[in-house]
Amino acid sequence: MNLYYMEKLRTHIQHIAPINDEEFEEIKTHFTVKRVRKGQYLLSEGDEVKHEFFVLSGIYKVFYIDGQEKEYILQFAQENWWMSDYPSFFKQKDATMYIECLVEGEVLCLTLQNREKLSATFHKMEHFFRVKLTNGYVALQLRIKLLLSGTPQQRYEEFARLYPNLMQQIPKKLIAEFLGVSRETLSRLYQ
Amino acid sequence: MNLYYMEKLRTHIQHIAPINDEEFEEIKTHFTVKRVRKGQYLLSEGDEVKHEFFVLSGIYKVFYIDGQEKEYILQFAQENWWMSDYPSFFKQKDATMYIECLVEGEVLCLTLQNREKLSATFHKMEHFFRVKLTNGYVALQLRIKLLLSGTPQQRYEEFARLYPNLMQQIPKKLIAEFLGVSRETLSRLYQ
DNA sequence: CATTTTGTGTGATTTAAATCACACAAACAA
DNA sequence: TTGTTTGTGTGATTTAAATCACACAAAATG
Repeated sequence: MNLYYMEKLRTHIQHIAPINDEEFEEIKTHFTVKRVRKGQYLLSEGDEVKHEFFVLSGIYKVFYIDGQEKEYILQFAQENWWMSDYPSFFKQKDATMYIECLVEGEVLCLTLQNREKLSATFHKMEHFFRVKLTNGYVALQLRIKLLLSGTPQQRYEEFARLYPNLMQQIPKKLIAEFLGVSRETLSRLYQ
Repeated sequence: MNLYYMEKLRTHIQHIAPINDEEFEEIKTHFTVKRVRKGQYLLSEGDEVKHEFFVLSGIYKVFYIDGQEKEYILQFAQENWWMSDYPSFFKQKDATMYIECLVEGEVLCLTLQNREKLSATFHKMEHFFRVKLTNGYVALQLRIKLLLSGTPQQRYEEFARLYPNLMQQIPKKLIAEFLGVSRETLSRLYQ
């Protein structure tokens, strides 16, 4: 296994919980690496949600399709982000979402069982996951605020502020699917 | 301090992490009780967000006011729920939200410092908070899905399914503010 | 008790955004 | 390189929901 991949994970964890060499040797055995090509699906509706993914590189979208075949993007993910169909992953139900690769890269895969084992074995890892969840929870609440009371304009500006690099790398159409606004309305905002 | 209040907290924690008498004796010292009257504010915009609250009884709304003086409800809370202005609580910034009591009751108050101390001292408490955050994260993602792609009708039905008791206890106007739908539109849904 | 405040239904009107329908450009594939 | 798919702008039209404007009922208040 390429050591470089694991060093990236280690650095990421260290930002929250300091771990020593011995601990990391044990921790890293819980992950597997996967190379992903553009257009490839890491998850499709109906699949068993085996993993949560830690993004080493590339760009991905987590989305679902409603009754009228319309797509809605729940999450983008890029370097050092975590992604999965979380409602299904945590409750171990079949996927209701898709994960598609937009820009090729690599991810680390973690099963729920290994996640729980890491949390139970290492207080530090339980701490790490709690802090990540805390940040995630706050981010989702801010997104809900924007969906409840933000105009398309405000949503777009906030997106541009939070993810300036995604703005340049992904089609506007997908940003519209993330913001809950039609492609056309979004296009008319920045004239 | 009334023991009954603390037993309620203990039962709540036990559902996730088994703790013994000795541990709980230590844990409970981190909380304080507060009685809250109808109409009373536990938090107002601009306040320092000193606490997260564990609801022993009563009903509360967590809301904010946008530029046009319109109210939006981010969260309702009742028995055994936790509530705060989380973005501000976790980042220790001034409140952007209000918490108002709709039905009088009691809450337990926990400071961020005590929350972190509990998590650091007891692996079990760190586990407890992680599990609570996991559930909260999933709930918020499902709400985002509903805001992105749900019609007012679907949002209302989902609310009724999730919180049948709140349906009866709080005015429809407030449910509308939670769902991001006007009072009038909501009223026309269930004819 | 009377009276103010708060909640709720319902019609009429307005409005923002979705949808439909193009044209054209850029990226990708054969 | 040529055709095909994918992305993007922009006008015209439709539509769902917000807003405005009431009436009346229920609850809280003095």
